[in-house]
Amino acid sequence: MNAPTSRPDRRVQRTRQLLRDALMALIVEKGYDAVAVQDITDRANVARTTFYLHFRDKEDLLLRSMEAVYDDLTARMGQVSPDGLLANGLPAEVVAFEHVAEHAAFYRVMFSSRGVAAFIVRVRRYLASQFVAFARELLPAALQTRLPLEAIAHREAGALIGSISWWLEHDMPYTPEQMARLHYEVGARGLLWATSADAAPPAGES
Amino acid sequence: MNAPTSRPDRRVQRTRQLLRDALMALIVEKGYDAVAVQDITDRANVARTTFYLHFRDKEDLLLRSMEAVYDDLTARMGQVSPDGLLANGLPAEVVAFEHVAEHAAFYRVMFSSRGVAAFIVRVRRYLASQFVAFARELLPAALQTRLPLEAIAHREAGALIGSISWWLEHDMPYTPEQMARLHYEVGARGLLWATSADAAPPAGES
DNA sequence: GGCTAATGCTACACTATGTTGCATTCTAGA
DNA sequence: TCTAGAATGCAACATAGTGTAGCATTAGCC
Repeated sequence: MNAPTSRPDRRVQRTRQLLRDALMALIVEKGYDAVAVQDITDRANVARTTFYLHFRDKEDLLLRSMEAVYDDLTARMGQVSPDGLLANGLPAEVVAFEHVAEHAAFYRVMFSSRGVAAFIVRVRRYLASQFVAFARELLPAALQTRLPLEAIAHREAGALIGSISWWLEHDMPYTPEQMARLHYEVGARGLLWATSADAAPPAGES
Repeated sequence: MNAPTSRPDRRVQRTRQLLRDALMALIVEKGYDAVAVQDITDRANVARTTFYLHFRDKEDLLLRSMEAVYDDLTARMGQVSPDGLLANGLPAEVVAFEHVAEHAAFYRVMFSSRGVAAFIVRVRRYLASQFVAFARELLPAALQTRLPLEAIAHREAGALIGSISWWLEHDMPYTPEQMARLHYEVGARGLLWATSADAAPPAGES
């Protein structure tokens, strides 16, 4: 990625990683709001002033911590072919659940009561945009204009977050593949119907 | 409940209402986190010390403000018959969308980036529990044990939140009935399938 | 109209934030 | 290996927000 970008000082990498880890651990324990910068630096065994050499404030640290996770999801999503299916024929949802499984501790916190609304909303918007992108590839133009695609996209994005939240709150009793299959198959029927001829747009009703 | 509890002093009612309104307005403008108690009391034109005569802290005020909204939803849901349909044959979702419409300003904030994760999670759990209650009334026992009912419930609860969020973020372009119909009909197909004989539980896959 | 409770006002202790200056330590590169 | 420079540690400071207390004033209730 950033090959010739001379690597930052080893101390810098270490400090930032310590702060990231400390924030994540503390959010799990106390919730984001209750975490003070002092708590983070105490846990990371770093001077508080050092914190401000790397991050503007607590939220900045959170967002940068998110970026690493977010980049991973984007990279995985890039492997999904235009028809919304993976090479093995499974739906794109598998990618999402696998991604969550590998960052379970992070998502368990962020989707919980002690999480951050901005994060949840951001994930929903991202998933919805992915959904819309797939739909534009797959559906005929006439259907796209007739259907409230965005509304359905946000519905499905919220559904995925709901599935993931339940999964995490119950310590992931199913594999990512099982969750993806359950989630996808419950939803796919309704979506197939929505794209069929007899589906009337909401505006058509009184 | 507290029927003969002599009404609180008129000043008390006025003060609390002013503080509630001020909090809601400020959350819209600055987001919950950025609102200080001083901001609330300034906006409400109330002494800061008076705030602490009525509420423990900012979160306490938020939760009490939520209770009024929550009670309204519960009361509406109580009118839904055991089969999940209203007297006019429309699904329970209509109740939810009408409720949201009447508290649009509140939900628009709470479901946004400037909202509160605890609120979003609480709503999802509530909707999921309602969903499970309906399903237990409707489905044969054998199916209930075979299906991961809770998982599906949280999926649908998240879906409803997604639909509502999109609706609010786009200034409610459809009526509550139209949204309920769209939302319900996209989802109902998948749910009907999930309760049919050929639906295999996730645990049955490898 | 008077009693009482609610409110306004001032002050205080406490905690957290973000910044500065300087000493110390460690890394990277010649 | 040695050193210049950067990263860190440390102490101090100004600022802002929180929650509480005491007392004067005002408004509601009977």
